[in-house]
Amino acid sequence: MATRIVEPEAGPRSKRAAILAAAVDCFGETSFEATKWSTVAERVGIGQTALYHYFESKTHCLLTIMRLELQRSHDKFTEATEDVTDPTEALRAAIRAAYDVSDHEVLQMRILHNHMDLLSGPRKSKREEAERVEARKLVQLVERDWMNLLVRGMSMGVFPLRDAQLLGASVLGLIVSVWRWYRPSGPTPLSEIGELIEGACVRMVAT
Amino acid sequence: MATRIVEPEAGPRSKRAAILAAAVDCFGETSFEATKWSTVAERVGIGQTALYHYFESKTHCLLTIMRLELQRSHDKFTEATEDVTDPTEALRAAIRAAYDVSDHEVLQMRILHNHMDLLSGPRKSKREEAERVEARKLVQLVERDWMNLLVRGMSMGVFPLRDAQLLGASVLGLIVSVWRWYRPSGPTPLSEIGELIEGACVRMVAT
DNA sequence: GATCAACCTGAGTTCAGTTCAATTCGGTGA
DNA sequence: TCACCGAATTGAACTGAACTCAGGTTGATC
Repeated sequence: MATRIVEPEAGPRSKRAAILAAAVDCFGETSFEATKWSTVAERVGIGQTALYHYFESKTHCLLTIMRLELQRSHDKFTEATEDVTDPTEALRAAIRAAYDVSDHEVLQMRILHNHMDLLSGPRKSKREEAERVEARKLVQLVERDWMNLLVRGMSMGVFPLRDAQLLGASVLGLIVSVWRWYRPSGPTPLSEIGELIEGACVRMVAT
Repeated sequence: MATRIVEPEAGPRSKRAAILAAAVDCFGETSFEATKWSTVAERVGIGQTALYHYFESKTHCLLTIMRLELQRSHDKFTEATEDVTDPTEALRAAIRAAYDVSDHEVLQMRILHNHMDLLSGPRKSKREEAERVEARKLVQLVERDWMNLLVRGMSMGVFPLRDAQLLGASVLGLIVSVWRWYRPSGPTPLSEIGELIEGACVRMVAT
């Protein structure tokens, strides 16, 4: 059932990847609304209209970036937790994985969480809507990832019983809230932030 | 120093308040980007161009809504905590106050937190920039509100010593993360959400 | 070296946001 | 009572960034 969108296979002279990378830089640093679509084209070294060979619209590109980031987040969660049986350790591993990211991925996170509201309403065009629907599915997947982790801990008696859905959403909300203000150039290194959040989440869930 | 922007005094036939109310409804339900500025005008019952008598631009209106909401949040925090000496009780009171809001205020929260990124970059026009600067000040004020609460608890020995700035930002992030997904029509009543978050924050801070 | 699809372009269209010049409204003071 | 003034409003025109279209290149494959 959970069918991934097939990434258009890269013809050897495809600039899709380059466009996505440039768009992440622009949208992440300047904001989606404020960056001109034509600026992205310039950076890649093609005319504005060539963009429409790869993406149906500026928004379609944004939605693609968001979906890819969600896919990455989900995969990383799975990878980090699959071999960890102890729930508290799994929680810690998941959080450490969440903050083990490159600068480029930080931008993707920022873009994703600054435009979550895009995922609620339907889109007019086909391909945009496809990306949106897929992204929404992934959001729910990620939410379930965290909830399941809590449910497991609760049923094993390691975590006190609480509304796992609500608590999961809270943990997730706490973790991703960092991406709204964190800047790699800022005073606090990400590792330090991660450690504080890790502690906070464990107290929140396991106390 | 902290000089509030003087609200343009309402001439008796001013439609400013009506425009703000309509804009909150539109921006909150349909999203800022997707609602046409002219739709707001329609709702109020005036021509599109009349809007420019009150606001310099669509964005200027948005920034005003955001500033007003921030002002409200700060005032409410102060009011809820000023008479409470016990830090844990003050924390609880602040959180309860944060979730003691009308449906209209829920929309304002949603709008505010969906467009926080607007506050980082400077604006081109004067009045927009004034609102932006004022809003940023208020953001820092609110952040300091929470941080000070934690600092007080820590120095009184009630809360374990931790990075109060980071922890404050986290608490705040957790609390406001709710506004991204909460809908008054949803299955979980706000009171229940508030209670869970209240517990979570106390564990996070006081354990 | 013909063919075909992927890739690209310049010129032109659209549309929401915005500007402008001109007009109406309603309270105030002579 | 009426002239006046600023607040409030308007229709018509402008702007600029997203997007469309009709066609042109490129280069891998046969």
